[in-house]
Amino acid sequence: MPSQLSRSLIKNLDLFRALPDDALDAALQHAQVCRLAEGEAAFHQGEEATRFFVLLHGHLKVVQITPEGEQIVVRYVNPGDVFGIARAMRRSHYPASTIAVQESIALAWPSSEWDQFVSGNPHFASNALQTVGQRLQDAHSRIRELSTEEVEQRVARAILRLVDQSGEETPEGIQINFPITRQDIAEMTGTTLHTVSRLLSAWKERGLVNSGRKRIVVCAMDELIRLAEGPAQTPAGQSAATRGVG
Amino acid sequence: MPSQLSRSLIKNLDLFRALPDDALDAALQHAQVCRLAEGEAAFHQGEEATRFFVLLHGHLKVVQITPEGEQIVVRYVNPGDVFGIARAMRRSHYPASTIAVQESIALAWPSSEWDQFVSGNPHFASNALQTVGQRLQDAHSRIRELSTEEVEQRVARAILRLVDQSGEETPEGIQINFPITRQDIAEMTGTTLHTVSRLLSAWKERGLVNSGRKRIVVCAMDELIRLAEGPAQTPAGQSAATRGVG
DNA sequence: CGTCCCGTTGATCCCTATCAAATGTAGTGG
DNA sequence: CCACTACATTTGATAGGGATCAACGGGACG
Repeated sequence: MPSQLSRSLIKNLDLFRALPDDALDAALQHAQVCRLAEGEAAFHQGEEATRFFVLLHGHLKVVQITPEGEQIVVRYVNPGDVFGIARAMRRSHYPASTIAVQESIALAWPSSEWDQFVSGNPHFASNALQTVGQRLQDAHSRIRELSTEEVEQRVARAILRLVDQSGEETPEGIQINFPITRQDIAEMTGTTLHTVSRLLSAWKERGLVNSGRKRIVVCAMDELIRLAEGPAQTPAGQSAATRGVG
Repeated sequence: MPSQLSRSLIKNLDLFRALPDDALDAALQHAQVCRLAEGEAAFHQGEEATRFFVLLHGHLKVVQITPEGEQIVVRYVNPGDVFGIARAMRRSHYPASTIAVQESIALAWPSSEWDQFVSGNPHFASNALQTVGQRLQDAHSRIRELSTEEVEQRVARAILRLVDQSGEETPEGIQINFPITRQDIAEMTGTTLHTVSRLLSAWKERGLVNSGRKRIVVCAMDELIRLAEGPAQTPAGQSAATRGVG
């Protein structure tokens, strides 16, 4: 049975906020603790969706494999996030794999418990709807970016988002809180590790970032934000060359 | 107040299936009929999300505009689909515009009614979760396609999906049921109208499709499906040339 | 019958994937 | 402590898929 520690963590999650204390305790009675080593999967794409999870500690990535064997990163799971809720959307199998990128700890419930949570508290499904709605919006943002933006903007945006979610202050700047490779970023942005490497090298040259093996630090957020917003706009009557002159 | 006709239509929608008859009638009491001319919007991106809708007749497209003014098509709304449910996901404003591509009729409810539907029947939110979950999956499929596939595959897939949802048998083949331009398809697949036009021309040459102004007919589904699945795979020990020989 | 949209087609260019190879870095076992 | 291995990263060279620029053709509708 999960420790008392879990209780205070869970209690503050959006999804569980609606549950009264006794219902919460009852819920925790049925939870299993799930420890994952780096590289280990909580579940695999295509498996029957027997459980759903809350991440307590660590970081996971959600990946889909295409029929051709290429991989894409759907999203990163941060502590406090719910994942594996396929069954709640009436999908019998997980649509993606979820893999620990570092040592992680999660709580797991049998999917069958979901309905009890819902019937126990009417706000529960509604909270889940909000969570999924947010993910849908994020997905649409990504579609928009993939459709209309260039690689440099997309990579800049991806890194900014990771920093927002999991940034950690360091003397050098703000660092992404978990190990992440060029390949990972490529799989998030629809490009190749080569292109990502070239971009990071160029940015390092200009002092925007600092990076090494599985590690990225952003030194100049503002500059990176400018990159993410795209090539300098040329409003009516101005050309890039004449802007700011006069 | 909506006609008796609406009732039998609504009754069979996934979202409303859970409502008992009397609740359904009560719901219909509060519904407004919303008629849209071609090109007219049910609502615009950024507006406050005051209503949600069910499409009874016609076709709508959901579009997002980027800060740079480029447009993308998020999805098409078919008769029976729910749309404009931003508020149910606790978003106060619509994240996209929804525009009739032909004369259409919808039912509309004030967003405030949503909570009553939910409290009136616990399955309601759960049904909505399923709907949104399906959309999330679709969005992830699109992300995967934009990330890993070539333009020809993506366009083929987009057309096949439209045909699946709104195909109509004709002597020539299966026709997409509503007016759609090269530009629209470009905005669905992250390419340009020029490239779409070239592809359709090439396919017409090969007898796969037939198309004209705002009109696309698929003559050879199987061939198009093959295109959508990508360039011929060459599994270990086989070349495309030798496959199937022997 | 003219005008507006939509579609077609050519020519050109450039971003970025791909191919190829070297370098660097953490971890492991002797 | 060092050699060895596995994996991450960097960097160069090249090619090609599509975007972009430009112009024309054609059907619908007032």
